Amino acid sequence: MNVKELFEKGSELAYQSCIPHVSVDCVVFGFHESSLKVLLLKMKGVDKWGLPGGYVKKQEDLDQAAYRILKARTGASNIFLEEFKVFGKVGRSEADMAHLPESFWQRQRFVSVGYYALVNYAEITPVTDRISESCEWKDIDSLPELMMDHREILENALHTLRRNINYSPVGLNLLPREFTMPQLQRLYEIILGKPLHRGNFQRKIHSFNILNKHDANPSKKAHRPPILYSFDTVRYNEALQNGLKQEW
Amino acid sequence: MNVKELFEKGSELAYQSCIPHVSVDCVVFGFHESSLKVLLLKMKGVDKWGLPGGYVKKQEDLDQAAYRILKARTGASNIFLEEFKVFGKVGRSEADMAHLPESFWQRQRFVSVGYYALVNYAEITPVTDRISESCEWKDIDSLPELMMDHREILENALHTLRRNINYSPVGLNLLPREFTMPQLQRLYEIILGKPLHRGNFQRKIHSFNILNKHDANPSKKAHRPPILYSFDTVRYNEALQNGLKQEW
DNA sequence: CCAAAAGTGTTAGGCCTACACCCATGT
DNA sequence: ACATGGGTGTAGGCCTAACACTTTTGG
Repeated sequence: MNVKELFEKGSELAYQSCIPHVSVDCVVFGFHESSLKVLLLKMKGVDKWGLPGGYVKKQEDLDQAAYRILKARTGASNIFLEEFKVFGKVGRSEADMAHLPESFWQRQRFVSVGYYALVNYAEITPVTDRISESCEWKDIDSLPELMMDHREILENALHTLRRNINYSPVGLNLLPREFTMPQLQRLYEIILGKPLHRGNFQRKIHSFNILNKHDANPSKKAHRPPILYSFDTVRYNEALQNGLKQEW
Repeated sequence: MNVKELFEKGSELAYQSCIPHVSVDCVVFGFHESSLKVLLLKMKGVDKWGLPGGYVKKQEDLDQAAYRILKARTGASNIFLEEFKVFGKVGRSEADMAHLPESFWQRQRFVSVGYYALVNYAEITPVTDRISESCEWKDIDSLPELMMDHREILENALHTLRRNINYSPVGLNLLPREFTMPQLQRLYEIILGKPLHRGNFQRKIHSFNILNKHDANPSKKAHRPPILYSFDTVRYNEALQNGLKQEW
């Protein structure tokens, strides 16, 4: 099947099963090698990248739709997902679909609901679907050109992530189950965009009583191996209720 | 026209000019006599109250739709308005419309975008439209029964308002142009839900340098009349950029 | 004089920052 | 020895909460 036929097939299916004019876009954050990543798709026939997204089935909650879309793209369920903003300008979605016939589903005006997700980089396998050429992690500092208003959506998500850092389970969802203190600190430094004082950081984290200590890491490097920690999820979530109050 | 005919007329017009499945609901806050108020409508033929809301025209930005809906209900433009959450559960909107024929616009499944507005109570004239019996301010502490999930929407808006108090132009938009220091303090106390220390409050507000002092109020009471203030809008907005940092 | 409003001083505590110094561990 | 990691002590600065005291004004 060529690209147009793929879109046509998608168009037919969507008309049958989805609500028109409403779409969902997901900004999926991951953390790897000391930098923040976002999951992006490259569509066939378009020379730009886009956020994973989709439509809402007629008998499906909006949140469920976001979960379904994410699961299709990552294979993972139990993902942290939160709606953060709606994008509803006239003409925001049609521009990059102008090559398709007017009758196609994709040519509609869409009001898109933006979700941001926090996932464990290592546990995810980016899945390419039929209408996308590739599905990859991209570094937040070197993004390719994005279609439609996806750049704006992404930046809004990042802004929300920063603002919510004391209320979102950032550490729990972006790090592997077992992690080291330097990793955790780097994560916070990257999200906040500034260096943090090591000693004070450790003190603060420990003061929350949300960490379980594990055996040291059997490292291969010429130094002391870092201690492995995991989160005490119960106490972590309790602490988030009041916000991890502090200014960093 | 009876109630059903009114809905029928509205249904026809909406099918012609609006996007299906998408709606807007507005939580309009006002401040009067030391308490926080919300603008509510009582629909004809339904025994519950509802938030002012409406649909999005085919060639209209989502934000524009919210402004238009609010202007119709309040007569005012230049209203502070911000989207805060989307409500998209299956069945959230249909329940209270079950008395209408299935073909009616109102029986659709709607994904509703919630906006909250801050308005100057004195400058607003609540407007009743053809399908509502009345449009009134209701005290936040004694709300009537609300239709659909409007209670949930309202509580979400209130929560957002509290969280954003240091980033929203709360004082500027909820108070009359000239106001007194005790008024301002009461506003903050009500939004935050706790009493504030008078002396410290004044000191803080003054430290921001966002107030213009006016002549004293020609009061009729047996006391010293309070000083009238207005906001220096330029400096107020500058200060909001960084958030009115403090914990209250 | 009284009651409401306005303004200022002061103290104690809490938290954050920054710097410093300690120890542990694997090569 | 050295580089990395883990942990603690402490002083200064800033903000806040709480209390107190003073002054102004209209009736």
